[in-house]
Amino acid sequence: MPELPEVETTRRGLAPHLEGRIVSDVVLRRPDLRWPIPPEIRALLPGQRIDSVRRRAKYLLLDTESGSALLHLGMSGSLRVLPADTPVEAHDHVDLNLADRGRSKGRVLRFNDPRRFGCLLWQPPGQVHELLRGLGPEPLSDAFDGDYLFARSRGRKAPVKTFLMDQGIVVGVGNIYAAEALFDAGISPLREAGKVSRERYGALAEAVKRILAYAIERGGTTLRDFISPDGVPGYFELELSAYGRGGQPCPRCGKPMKEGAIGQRTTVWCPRCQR
DNA sequence: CTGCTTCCCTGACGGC
DNA sequence: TGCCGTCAGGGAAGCA
Repeated sequence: MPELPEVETTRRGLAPHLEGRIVSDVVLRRPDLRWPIPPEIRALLPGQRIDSVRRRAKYLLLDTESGSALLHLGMSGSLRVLPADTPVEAHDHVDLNLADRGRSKGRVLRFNDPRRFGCLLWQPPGQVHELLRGLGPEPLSDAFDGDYLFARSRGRKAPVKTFLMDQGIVVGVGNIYAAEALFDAGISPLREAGKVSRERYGALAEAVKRILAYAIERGGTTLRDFISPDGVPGYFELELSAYGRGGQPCPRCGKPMKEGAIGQRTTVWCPRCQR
């Protein structure tokens, strides 16, 4: 379940292997992932040079002159650069074969996604894909801060955790990091978004930035399904204070952490430290 | 517009 | 050991 840090780690891992390389061939073993894979992927991508590998929210974009391949890893997706003769395994849905270049011969960018919540779509040059419209700011950008959260939250009755996970408010804060940031900022995930003060939103924005930046620095969280782009399993254990610790003692006060569902998502918080 | 629910999919895990 | 039910989770879509 890649969250933003895992996607950014993937981007950084892939970029040196992909940028400047020509896509020689596209192999689709399924016609669809979450959505049908559009015909442009087969029709326009072969022969194109990948100019840059970008990230927007949890989407990756492979930019070429004829357009951009838009990838989302969903819950269980991974991208790896492998020798072209690597045997295909279960759930290897898409290959982008890369043309030889110097000593770097016969490689393939392989997209594996057991649960198929991911997608591979196409964005024409100069356009912004429908899915990327209406997204909130990047959490690590200057546009995202406490004042911004405060302004956007006025009148919102939804729990602050739901608000924080709304991609139209800020992108890339999934269930794990939302729980961690709220713990860090001492805010109850149940609190009405519109009733959190400006000052506390300042603390929350800082917590989000700190936690995401740290996770990126560490190469993404542990995440069961995450595999780093060079094929090494990315099992970094990030010390999580809240997520997955229901019933266990609060790392700050020792009182048992509470666990419950907020908006159909499991949440853990400390009833004493988070108000 | 906000907010709530449902659904997609498969592997992991617990219970019998 | 094997079968089966349940859960997880990003986020779009549909509905109130």
